[in-house]
Amino acid sequence: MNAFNCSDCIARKHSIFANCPKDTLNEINLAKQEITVKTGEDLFHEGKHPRGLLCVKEGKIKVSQLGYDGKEQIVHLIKDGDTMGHRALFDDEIYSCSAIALDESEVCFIPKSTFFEILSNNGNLTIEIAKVLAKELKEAEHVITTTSQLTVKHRLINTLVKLYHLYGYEDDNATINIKMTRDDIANLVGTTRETVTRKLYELQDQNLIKLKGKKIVILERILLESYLD
Amino acid sequence: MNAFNCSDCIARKHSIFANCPKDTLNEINLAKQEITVKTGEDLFHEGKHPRGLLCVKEGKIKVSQLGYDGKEQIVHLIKDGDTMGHRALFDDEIYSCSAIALDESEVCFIPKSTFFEILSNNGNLTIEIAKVLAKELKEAEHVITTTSQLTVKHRLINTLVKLYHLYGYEDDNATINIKMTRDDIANLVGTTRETVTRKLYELQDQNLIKLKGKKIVILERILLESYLD
DNA sequence: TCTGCTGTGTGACGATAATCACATTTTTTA
DNA sequence: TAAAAAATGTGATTATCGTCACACAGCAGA
Repeated sequence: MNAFNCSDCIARKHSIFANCPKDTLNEINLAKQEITVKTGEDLFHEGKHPRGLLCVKEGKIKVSQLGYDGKEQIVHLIKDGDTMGHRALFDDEIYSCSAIALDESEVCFIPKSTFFEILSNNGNLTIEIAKVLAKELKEAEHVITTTSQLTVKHRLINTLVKLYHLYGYEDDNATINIKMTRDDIANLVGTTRETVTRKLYELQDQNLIKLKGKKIVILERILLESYLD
Repeated sequence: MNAFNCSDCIARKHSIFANCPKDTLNEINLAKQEITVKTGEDLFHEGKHPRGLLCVKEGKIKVSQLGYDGKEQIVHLIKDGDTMGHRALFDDEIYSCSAIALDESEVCFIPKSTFFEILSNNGNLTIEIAKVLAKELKEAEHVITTTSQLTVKHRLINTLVKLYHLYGYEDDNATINIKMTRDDIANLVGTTRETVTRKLYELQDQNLIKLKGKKIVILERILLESYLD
């Protein structure tokens, strides 16, 4: 028996299961398996076969793939209520990405068989998933345009603002509430560790951010102004 | 009454409507509207409201969005049997991209209302669309990684090989069967017109391609070898 | 055939960002 | 707490590409 019931799950309320009928929810609840991972541990790995859907109760997770020379590219960031693995379940035999926790995270695993059985009785859920995929695709296309057309500095600014809105901030209302290494940021922005270091200091010099140890404080200007160059 | 019947459509056989039940197909057939566009004309435009789904009977179409300084970024290429607008229908009120014909194209328009009515009676179709979205998302993520990590020259090679496989070739089995300007290629690869010109000549010098007027001939080496630098 | 428009080629130049190499700091582990 | 490992900072150098400026080709329409 599971310790935690889906119907009590706060994250569910802004997930694809938000408007799930009660009996479907019960079915999921019986089949699901709770998983807890620490920072740095992975939830699935590029090249492996997906065995089910993952629904994030609480956590911060990066989804990345290996490019050339083994360089990591982060293609997606996950927060509470998000699902993972839906792409691979529809598209492919194997994962094209790996999911690695950026922070201690709690995730529920729903077996493939249960997932597809639920879908077949629940057209609305398929539509919800299509909506999520559509949104993710739109986002990805925007990243393509951004990566092609903007300088590293602008992409870095965009990324910091995105992180700020995605993972929130601490009590001061300004410090980005996530610990990522310079390498992580580089692999998200699409640049190198050294360049991230340098550009962050540049942004600090321009009073757009403040570096406090490992933390990055977002200053108001960066959210408002056209800080172009 | 329509001139052309969906049940006779060759493109349909490798579209999301491939396994559509007969009555659904009839319903689509009655509601659909055939559209023909010449090269350079658009099928929908960024910022407008989608009014339905487009299914391509025959043609070559670029889907692009405007980035910064109005620079175009091509995010998707369309061929026979592909659908367009499904992303916008699920995700959004408005198109985030424009679709412009690269060649004379024939397209069928299925009104939004018909589309969603069909979906509600046809769970399988929703799954087909989810599969398409999943595939497109995977592709987009790959482009992100590629754009971040490879040089223009390598991206250009990838792009040429992709075009070769996507739009086929002429009788010689090698000439890419599409007319794109250097600007189009640049906006697909994510670089400038001038750089495309220069890099194409570089590839020709390395016997990877052959430039014949406006046409590009793919030489075997480019498909086989590791042409890295 | 002239005119203009669009597309292409080319050179010169500069800027952005990658690479390499190593010092230093911070964190983890034994 | 000491030692090892991971993460970060910094300088010097180079390469790739973008930008600008202009010449020229090809094609459509008047």
